[in-house]
Amino acid sequence: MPDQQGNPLDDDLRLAILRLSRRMRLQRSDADVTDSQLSVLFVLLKEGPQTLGSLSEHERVTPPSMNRTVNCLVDAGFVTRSSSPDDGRKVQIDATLAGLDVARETKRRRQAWFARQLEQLDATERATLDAAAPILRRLADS
Amino acid sequence: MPDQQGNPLDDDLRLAILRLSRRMRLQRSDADVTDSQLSVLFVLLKEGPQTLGSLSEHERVTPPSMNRTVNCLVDAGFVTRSSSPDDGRKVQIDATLAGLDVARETKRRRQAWFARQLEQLDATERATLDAAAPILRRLADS
DNA sequence: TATTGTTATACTCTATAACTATA
DNA sequence: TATAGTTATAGAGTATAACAATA
Repeated sequence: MPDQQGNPLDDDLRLAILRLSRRMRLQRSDADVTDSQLSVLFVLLKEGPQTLGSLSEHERVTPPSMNRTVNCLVDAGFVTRSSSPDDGRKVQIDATLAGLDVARETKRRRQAWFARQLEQLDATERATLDAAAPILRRLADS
Repeated sequence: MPDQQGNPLDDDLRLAILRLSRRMRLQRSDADVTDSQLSVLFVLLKEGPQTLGSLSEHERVTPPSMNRTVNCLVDAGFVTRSSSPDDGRKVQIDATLAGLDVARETKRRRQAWFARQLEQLDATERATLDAAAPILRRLADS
């Protein structure tokens, strides 16, 4: 019995997404930084300073987990931890310049890697992906 | 200075791939199994029995890392380890029926999740993604 | 009393270095 | 001697439970 059928193109698309993503995530700054740490740096780059709680919600991990990750980032000099002025229970996590650099350099490398992949395509194929991009983006955000 | 420009659709596509992949990987069997373990089970499902060395190369982790992951899978009853008949240094890792079930159930759930996502689209949008699928698949495999 | 964060503890994944067994 | 795998050890991410500090 075949595992499943449906539209075989769905499976091509699904597997392509998984594989491209896996390869893209290998592209990153030379700094000694893990996936979880990078993910936090991207949040700080995009959305500015965060509390520990907001980071743990954003990344969908428990507060103790995020606390550990933040500790590693502090030790590496990529973020600072300071107590919130308005609410003494909260802490504010800020990216340092070095931390922002790691995030930006990683973004740059991923963009460059993806651009090189796209260079394999002819104009028609590029046009097809240009048409697909907003649709996939909407699915990803929904 | 803007971070980068190039084709903004490239970035939409790139980010869509990262996000869709992240959400897809959350879909999995209810069995208590990690990402690394799942990845091994998928290799065994698709390509049959493997040695420890071939698994570690395939997943691009060191042999000691793979050894640990395999130990966990053995403890969970999802794979068996036996010595290779032709070369006493090698071990053969086979998926058990339970292990194959975990892989198949995970695949099923990911297909189902992705199919639900695609149901949001109209016929024209579906056609665009159908045209994009083989192109992305080729990029992923290149 | 409720909220925010931290500490204690435990398990998995990752690595490098050193070791065993077989070819 | 070279190869395949394992063990020892250590750092990082994940979790739950228990604790401290503040609102």
